[in-house]
Amino acid sequence: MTETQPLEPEEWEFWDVWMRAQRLLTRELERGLQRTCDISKAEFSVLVTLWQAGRREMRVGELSESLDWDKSRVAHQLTRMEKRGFVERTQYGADGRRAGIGLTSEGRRAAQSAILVHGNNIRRHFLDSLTPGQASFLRAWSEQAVDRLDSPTQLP
Amino acid sequence: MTETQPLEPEEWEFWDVWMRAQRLLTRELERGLQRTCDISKAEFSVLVTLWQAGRREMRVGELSESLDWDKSRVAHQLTRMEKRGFVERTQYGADGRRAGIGLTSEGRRAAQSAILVHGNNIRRHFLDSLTPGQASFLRAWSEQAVDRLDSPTQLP
DNA sequence: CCGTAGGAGTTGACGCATCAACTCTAGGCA
DNA sequence: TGCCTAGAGTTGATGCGTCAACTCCTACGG
Repeated sequence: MTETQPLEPEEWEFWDVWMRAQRLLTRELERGLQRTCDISKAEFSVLVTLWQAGRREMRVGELSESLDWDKSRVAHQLTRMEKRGFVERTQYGADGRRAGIGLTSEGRRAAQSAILVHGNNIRRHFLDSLTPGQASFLRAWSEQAVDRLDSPTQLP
Repeated sequence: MTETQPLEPEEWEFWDVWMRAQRLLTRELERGLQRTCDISKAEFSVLVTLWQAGRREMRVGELSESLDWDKSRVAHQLTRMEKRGFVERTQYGADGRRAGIGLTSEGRRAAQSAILVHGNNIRRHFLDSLTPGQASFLRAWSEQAVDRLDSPTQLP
């Protein structure tokens, strides 16, 4: 189907520096979040998603969809965050037994401050380092990549 | 020091799609490697690094430096890979007690085939999706990002 | 010769991520 | 009514990744 010759050294090098850049960037941001807010990247994602839902409770399936995480990953993460007091699982519906997920007040505080801090870090380490041209370029590439990679999993 | 206003929704969206693209790409590549070679990304990194060293043994510190991994991460990974039969720890020097790391023949086979397979996947999912202009653009950004993020950790 | 500082490597604990197996409930249908 | 299947959610096992604490050797200084 496709050519099956090994990658050129230059291609490897490209791939390597690309991966390295991503790792350094995410590592830097995650450390910042951890140090200043004592929040992990995974916790941050959950907090933000619930925060955006306002006071409405979400269900595991919704969270899973919106984060594009495995359901079991969500469940594990919620267990840890419930222990930390950031979220609570309540009952869903009148007499049903499904769990609804909501932020505690502690969770709301954490979300609010983390969004500020993390936003600033993103600006400092990423957005501010880009010219407007670079930014729109990267954004276009990202959208193209997501389109290309995300749809094949939609098969029935 | 820096402006402390929250990110614009558009900036969040940019950040989000950018992260999503990376996650989808690395997830796709890691799954391909796992399915076709039964090798994880971490194992792959170690195999390649040792492969590039030829038959010369490396020490943990060298591996750690070259992969830009924490020493303890290297040690844990080597323990797992030793169990799988990919690498072996031998004695280093005449009467010294430091461990030297080498590939087993099994490890060499795995490395060789994984480099081919993974290289092709990188080509399919990443390199082939870029115009030459995009490629040199991304590469330039990566190098710039690595320069910016890597040096601050070099402080004495 | 002793002891002490520092570097190399390992280990343990814990959170993140994924896969497979399990439970529970609801809804459909004989 | 009673079974039975499908979907939602949970749990366990295992590997990855990080931090801190530990061991063991080596080198240096008295």
